[in-house]
Amino acid sequence: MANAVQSYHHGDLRSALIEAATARLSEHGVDSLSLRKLAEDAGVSRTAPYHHFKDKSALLSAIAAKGFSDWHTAAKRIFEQEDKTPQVRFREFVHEYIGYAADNPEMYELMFGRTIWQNQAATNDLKNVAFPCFQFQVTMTRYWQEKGLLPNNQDALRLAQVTWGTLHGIARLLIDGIYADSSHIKEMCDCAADLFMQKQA
Amino acid sequence: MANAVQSYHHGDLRSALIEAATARLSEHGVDSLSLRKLAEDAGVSRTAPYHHFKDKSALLSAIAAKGFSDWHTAAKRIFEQEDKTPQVRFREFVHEYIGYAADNPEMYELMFGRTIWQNQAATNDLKNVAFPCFQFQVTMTRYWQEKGLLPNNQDALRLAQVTWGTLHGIARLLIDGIYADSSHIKEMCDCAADLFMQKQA
DNA sequence: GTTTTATCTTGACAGTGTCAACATAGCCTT
DNA sequence: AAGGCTATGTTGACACTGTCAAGATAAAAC
Repeated sequence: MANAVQSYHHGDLRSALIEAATARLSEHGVDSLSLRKLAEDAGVSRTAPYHHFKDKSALLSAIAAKGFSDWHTAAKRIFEQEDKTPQVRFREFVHEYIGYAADNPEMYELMFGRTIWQNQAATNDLKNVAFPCFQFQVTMTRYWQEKGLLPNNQDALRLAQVTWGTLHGIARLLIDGIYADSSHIKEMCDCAADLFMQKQA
Repeated sequence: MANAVQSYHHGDLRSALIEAATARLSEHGVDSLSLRKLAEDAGVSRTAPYHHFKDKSALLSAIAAKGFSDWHTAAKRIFEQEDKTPQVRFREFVHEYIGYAADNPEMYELMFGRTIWQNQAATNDLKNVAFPCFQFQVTMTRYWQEKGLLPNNQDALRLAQVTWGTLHGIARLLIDGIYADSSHIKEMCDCAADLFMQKQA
């Protein structure tokens, strides 16, 4: 920092790139995110990033990994509120999931988009953060099944895939602009929650 | 065709471009689809396509429109099988929806991806084909509600959004490579169908 | 037959990711 | 302290991309 002028090296380019990328991501979207611009943001030449990331996809994976770890802790916080009933927590989880996606559309797009997942492009670092996040969905589902909230005659993994799929699908319809009308998000969340918990209704 | 050598004009470049694009789409994916390659496929210069499409997005929209109209007729065919019970047809619809996505991943990605929908980029031609397709989902939902298949205490539009969201979400998880394991597609479809129809279970 | 319009052409520009070859800064060993 | 190794930075180059501008020709309209 202090020796920025003197020192040939940047100091912590890797962090600087991720930081710049995160800023650009939420502002201009994942599509208009170029390595060259990020390098310029960090005050460094075009190819410098390649000494810290194998390629563009690796950089994106690193950002997505941060997103997954953030969401994982958020999900745990919601799930572990012992002062609330499972029903309330479930409904809250649904709202928070869609809310997270709606509030951070570009980050969500990056985390769950094909850019970093397709063609086995996903980094091991990314998988190590994302898979526990997916697994947590199964854990929660099993818990809600035990509490009689979700149907007990279904395999937990299968049911987790479907419930997660529902949230994911609604989130994507909103984010991708297919449903431009985002004024009824809350109603949609409640409808989904009601549908899953209809045995209690 | 016959006068291809003599004639300065291509003849039906618009159709040729769409055809070439559709072929390339299913083979190499939407991401590696460039106007220049398509022009080359059609035996024409790089900028010729601009006399038939405003820009790349307009070409993609035209292809997607074809996909929507194809799917719409497929959906109607499934829905209108009068010799089968509503239950059977509903389950079949779920399987066919995911099946269509799994069999034509790149087309599905194009149809429901942000590429053509974001930033109000969608052509009017596209909207005119896609919106009736969405609307049909609501029509079917209302019918299944009347038949007692789906919960009747929910708004049809809202419920259609959620059921469609579920199918869409599962389809995307599969297509985007987040669930590489596609060997349990059928089980997931059955689980989703069971979940929606659980009142009858 | 002349004019207008649709269609296609080449040239150019500003981008992009990424590789190769080279330079230096900082640490590690002797 | 000297030399060498490695991490980190540099410029140059290549092959792409979408898209605009300006010019040419074919086809249709008058």
